[in-house]
Amino acid sequence: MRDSNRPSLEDVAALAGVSTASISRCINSPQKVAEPTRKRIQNAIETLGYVPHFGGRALARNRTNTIGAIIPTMDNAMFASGLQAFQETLSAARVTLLVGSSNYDPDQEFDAIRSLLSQGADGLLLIGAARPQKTLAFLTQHAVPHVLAWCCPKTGHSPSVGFDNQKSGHDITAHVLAHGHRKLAVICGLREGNNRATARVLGIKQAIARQSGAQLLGLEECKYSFEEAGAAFAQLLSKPEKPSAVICGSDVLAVGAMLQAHKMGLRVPEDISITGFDDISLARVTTPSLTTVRVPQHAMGRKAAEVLLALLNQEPAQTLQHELMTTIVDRGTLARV
Amino acid sequence: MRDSNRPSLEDVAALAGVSTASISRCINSPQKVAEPTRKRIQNAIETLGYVPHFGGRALARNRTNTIGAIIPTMDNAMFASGLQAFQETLSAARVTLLVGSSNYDPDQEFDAIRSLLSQGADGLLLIGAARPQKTLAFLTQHAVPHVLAWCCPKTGHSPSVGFDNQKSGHDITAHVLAHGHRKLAVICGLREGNNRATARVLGIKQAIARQSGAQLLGLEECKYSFEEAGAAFAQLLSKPEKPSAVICGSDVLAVGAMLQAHKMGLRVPEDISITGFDDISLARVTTPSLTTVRVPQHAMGRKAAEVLLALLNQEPAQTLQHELMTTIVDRGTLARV
DNA sequence: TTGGACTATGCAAGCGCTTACATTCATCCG
DNA sequence: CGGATGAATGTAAGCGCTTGCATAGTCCAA
Repeated sequence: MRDSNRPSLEDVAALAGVSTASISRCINSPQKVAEPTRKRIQNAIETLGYVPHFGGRALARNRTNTIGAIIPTMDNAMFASGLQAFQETLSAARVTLLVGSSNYDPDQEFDAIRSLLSQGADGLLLIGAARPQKTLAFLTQHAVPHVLAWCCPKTGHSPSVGFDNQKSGHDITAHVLAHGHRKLAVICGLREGNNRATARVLGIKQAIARQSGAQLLGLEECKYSFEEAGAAFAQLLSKPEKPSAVICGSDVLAVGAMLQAHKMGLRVPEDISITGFDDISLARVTTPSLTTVRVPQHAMGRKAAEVLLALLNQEPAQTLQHELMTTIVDRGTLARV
Repeated sequence: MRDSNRPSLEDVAALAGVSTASISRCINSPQKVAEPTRKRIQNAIETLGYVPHFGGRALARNRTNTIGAIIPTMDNAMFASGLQAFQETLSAARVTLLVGSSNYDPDQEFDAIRSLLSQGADGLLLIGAARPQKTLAFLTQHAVPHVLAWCCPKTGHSPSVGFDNQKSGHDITAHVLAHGHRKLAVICGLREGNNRATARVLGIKQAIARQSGAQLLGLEECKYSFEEAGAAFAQLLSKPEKPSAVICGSDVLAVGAMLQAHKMGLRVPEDISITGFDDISLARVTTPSLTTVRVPQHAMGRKAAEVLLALLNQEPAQTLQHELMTTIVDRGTLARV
């Protein structure tokens, strides 16, 4: 069964004329090994092309130096770029990233969690705070170190790194209202099991409620695709009373709406204003470019990695919830009325 | 050192009143265990909440069921969505994905390769065919099962899944020429260590050479960002002789060029034509939308996973190079002259 | 009745690494 | 000069799982 090609610690030890223990020490805490021996060992390692065996190491240490991330999908630039930052930060700490995806489905997420853990993940990055009891119980039972990202739950004791989706939803809506709009409509992602989408809508409604004279003419839920968002937009505009602004729960939705508006011969923002959420690169390239909410994706990914690493190193955490700020990026799709 | 919480095979064995061997068999090849025993074992596993220890398993089997992918960056939707398909396919086969990134840097790629292998990856997905001797030697020395994606090398004996970058570069250029353009310019990514970019340019030049009267007025290399592409575009148009069409090595570059053209008061495509490459979602949302080369990203990711899985299962491979076809998507940025 | 052919299970030897503890040896101080 | 000290290295016991081989039991055909 022994893979004859692969050099083991023992081989290195033989070549260097020391015990396996010294090799191990030389690799894991070089300062414990005298200079000349270290040299010799390093040579031996080089010439044999030795790479420590993962299984052996994991078994002996009971730790894999591996972290799992479960995101809805990498097809959304939003998550992809946060994940990129997350990965880079982990990589700098010599920790490897395992990736799973949930497709926005709690069951798939649960499977992915189990799968990544059985693959030895020391900790997990999860998106959002809402999940079924089953999942929560599992996390608790197995005492899985994890951090939640893209959200900022006020309750619960999971560490989190994110922003307040509700507040941001409120802010962009207030901004729209401040531009004089009173008849609003909303397109958001499917809210079931997605507390980010839910919270954003909550914030939007809140802001509308606070502004006298403002009304929410319609709300459409759909998947994050141009096509579905376009259909949702058409639906909203099919009613007798038309909104003057459509607030979208993500840039993808907003762009889908813009595309559809264009098809319908509506000018943005002259005939109708549209706002997005996330500020992914799409937002910069439409004409006019999209007024949206900037989410600090990279910072979030990086911070999430830092928090998780600290957690794994048992460093005492001062803060549980790391809230990052979003900002409104004013571009061309919001008009004054 | 023993984690007192975590049940081990031995615990399960004790509870079920059988040997550890039976438990192991029951998990890995149930048909080898008699029905009643199996029942008993399954019960024991349930009640203890037993999960096999990854390290132990990896050590004993010398296999981790884990595959690594090293991509330039997930910030480019191009790779992110291919990776998504790759991951889904692996996941269906109960294999987990490890992710590393290279930032288009061969040294970082080398590090990532070592890192992922030391994390026990059974195989690797790599992007493109060009890499330093050092890296190639390493792959050979360690007999790393791997597949190359996004390319279709005619030489070498690594399995690959991709398309012919040179041919596609040729095709889009021929298409531009067929629209009557004769004065062309090119913006491409940094070509060093990036044979996709290199091949595309090669194809472009080839097509130009074949068309009498056609000339390449300028070529700019830059990073994949809107800003750099914009600068490159400005540079190309600062010369006395202006191109009538700019062929870009990626959609990101093309969009950067369009943004810059807009700033400079040039109308696309009336004043200047621009083409992209990849057909990421950006391409659909610009005004006018981008004429580009569609690359079958999802299909590529899926196929790459299939090939890699087959490789790991020692299934005899009929084909080494899997070539997928690209198509030209005619949209609004290419005018007839 | 007996021996061969199976099947179901147990035994125990690893897999490659880490690490507590033991050993060796040089150094230094009373 | 002897013993205490501490640095450098070695010894060997696991870590949890898989699997070749041995063993025990069952069934059937000769």
